[in-house]
Amino acid sequence: MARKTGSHSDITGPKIRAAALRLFARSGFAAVSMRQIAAEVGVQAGALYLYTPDKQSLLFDLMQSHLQDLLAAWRAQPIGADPHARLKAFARFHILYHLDRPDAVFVAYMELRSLTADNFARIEILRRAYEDQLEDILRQGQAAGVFQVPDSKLATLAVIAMLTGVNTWYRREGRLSPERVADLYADMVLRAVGVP
Amino acid sequence: MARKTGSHSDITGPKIRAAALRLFARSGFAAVSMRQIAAEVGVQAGALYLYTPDKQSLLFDLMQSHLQDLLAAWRAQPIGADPHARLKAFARFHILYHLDRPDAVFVAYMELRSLTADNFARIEILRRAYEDQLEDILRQGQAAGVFQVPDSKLATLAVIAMLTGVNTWYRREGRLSPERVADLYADMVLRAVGVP
DNA sequence: GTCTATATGCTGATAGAC
DNA sequence: GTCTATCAGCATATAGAC
Repeated sequence: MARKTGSHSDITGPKIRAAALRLFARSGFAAVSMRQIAAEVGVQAGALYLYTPDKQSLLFDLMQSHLQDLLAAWRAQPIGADPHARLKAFARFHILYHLDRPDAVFVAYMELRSLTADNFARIEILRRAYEDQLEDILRQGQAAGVFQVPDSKLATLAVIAMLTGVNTWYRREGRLSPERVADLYADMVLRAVGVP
Repeated sequence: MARKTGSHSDITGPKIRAAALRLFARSGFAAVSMRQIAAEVGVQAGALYLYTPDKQSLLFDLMQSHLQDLLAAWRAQPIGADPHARLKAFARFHILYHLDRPDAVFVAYMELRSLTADNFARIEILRRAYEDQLEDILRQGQAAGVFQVPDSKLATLAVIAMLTGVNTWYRREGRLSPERVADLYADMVLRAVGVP
């Protein structure tokens, strides 16, 4: 594609999104000004409005992209039919994927209240679609007699909360590798649903 | 104690704290103005500064009080020496106590980044003291051969994340009572640490 | 595509009247 | 103890020059 002289739109756009994500994660959506985002990118505040209609849309786009990418990545995972293997794969996938994107995860979980009602509803649909992936596994295992899950919805929420919690304390410099953490959590998850 | 005519300080103070907690939980610390808090209470913005030196102190006091109350309430629980019973009691206590104070819990977990460095450090000490209560139980059970917890710190964080997660989805109008949720979660926690 | 300049309004906090 | 009035600054978003 031809590009006009002096045009930076193909690089400035992503830079704005990256800067906004980092700042929203660190300080919170309401506490970050458009001027701060612009300063991080190296442009003036007015220039941001070439790439987003307003601040709210910027937040929504970041959250929507994160959840869409998450769903696509999980659906691209090679998984078999065995409930035990599927649950273990989900637990490991969830932790490793989330540990790789701490800022996006943080914003997607903490800034739900900063969304307008319409945008919140759209994000909720994506979040539920992801939860349903896990609930299907738990139901399948329960039906097969492999898991003991008296309430599959409750167990789904419990497992996801436990797995996502890793992001609140994990530090790259710590004593455990992501792989090790993922394995230890996968074991706890399996036991929690009744696998000895 | 004698009280001056026209003085409302003994009622306005708590009202300010209650309004601030509710608004901070709903919209986030940075998104709530002192004028909004004052309007909720029914006074003018300037009057708030008779009860708090600034907005930051108001947030810190709310978080500190919540964690101090939480620790005191747990320490007042009657618990025996059996690791199995102690862990079950902790899980049930954590869920029931937290479900009763959704706003305080929400603020204490979501607004950590809104604290100054000094205040953050003081809150972290309280939070760790509470986590240590659970870790002691897990270590005791591991030593007694009742639990299978290869990494007690990791298991502590996993269990707390799972239990606290209830607050993100529980609704009073829902199909499950707090007692029922607490029991179901206690079972999952016990299984997660290796109790059959 | 980015800049500067600007509009309109809200922010936390303080001073002084009552 | 509460009010009104106010300060100085920063917010989002837009208009028009280059």
